[in-house]
Amino acid sequence: MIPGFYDTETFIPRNSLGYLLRRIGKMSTSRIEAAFDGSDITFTQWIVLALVSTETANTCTALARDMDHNSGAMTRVIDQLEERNLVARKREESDRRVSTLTVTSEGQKMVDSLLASVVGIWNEVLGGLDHAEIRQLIATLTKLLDRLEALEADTGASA
Amino acid sequence: MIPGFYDTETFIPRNSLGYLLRRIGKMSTSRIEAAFDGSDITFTQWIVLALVSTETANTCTALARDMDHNSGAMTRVIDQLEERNLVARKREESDRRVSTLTVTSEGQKMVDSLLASVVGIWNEVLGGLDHAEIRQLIATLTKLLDRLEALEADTGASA
DNA sequence: CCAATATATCTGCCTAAGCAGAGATTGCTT
DNA sequence: AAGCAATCTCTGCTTAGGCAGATATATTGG
Repeated sequence: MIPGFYDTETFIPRNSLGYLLRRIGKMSTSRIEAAFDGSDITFTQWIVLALVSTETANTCTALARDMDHNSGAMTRVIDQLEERNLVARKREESDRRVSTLTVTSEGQKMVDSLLASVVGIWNEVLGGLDHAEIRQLIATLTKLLDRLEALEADTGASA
Repeated sequence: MIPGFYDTETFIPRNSLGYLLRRIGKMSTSRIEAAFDGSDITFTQWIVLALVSTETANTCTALARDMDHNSGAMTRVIDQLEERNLVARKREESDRRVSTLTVTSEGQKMVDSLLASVVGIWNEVLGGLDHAEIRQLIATLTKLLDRLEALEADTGASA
């Protein structure tokens, strides 16, 4: 057993990685949500729209996976976007279980119009770090995410 | 205007810091929640317990602030912990608006018994990174959090 | 001292998201 | 071909958390 980074004697919740991730995530999200206040859609809806428009994900299941969002809840997010004519569903011929999503031109406008806010907020938040540091941060977090996805795939194996 | 890290032309949601933070946070949280499955309390309740027991925060307001949690919701978390005799409220003499919290011995046992799970999961997740890298990550995230707290204090000033 | 303001906690209300299970379709094995 | 398991989407239910306002207490300014 390789010694881990933390041990039960010295672990301090307040300084832990989990604490930092939680707070940074919540604080930055709530900043963005505040910026979305005037708009007609929520931040969550915008993310879905953005992922579909960049062809990162184009089905309910793929979106739920990519966003770690419950698939039932995702159905409803898509419902709302469809009602407002921002995305379109199309039942797939080759596999009729699947509904493929595309953004409408109106949806694309929505993505574009709010992108500047999102980018602006992140730049503001990241203002205290130099670019090399940010790149390093992103690289490390990417590694961490890969690791988590690998552990997920194993469904509970140990290191 | 200093150029920011991101710009609207090159910003790719899927590779962005927000996306990474969101997914890592959700995935690691859900791992921990799974480990809490057999226990009598939720991860959120445990965090509260842990913060009180380490004297990081000992009032509803302080906990809500430190966890970026709504204060109304926090009242209810404390209610639940009090019902189960894991924390005790005591109305403060010097300022009768305040209820000071302490963990009971039973509460302390609960903190301790689950600490190993939390530490174990983080060590497993962090298994792919070396210790220097983790320290670097924590340092950068700490800077980021400080920045966010400073922006919060300004209530919407720009960089 | 009094009025106005601020702070701490708590409550009711509402929405978003997780869970579990349904129905439809597909693919896999024999 | 047939049955069985897996996959995709959707629905009903439940709960956690955000919001706004209520109450009680404290502080500040005139």
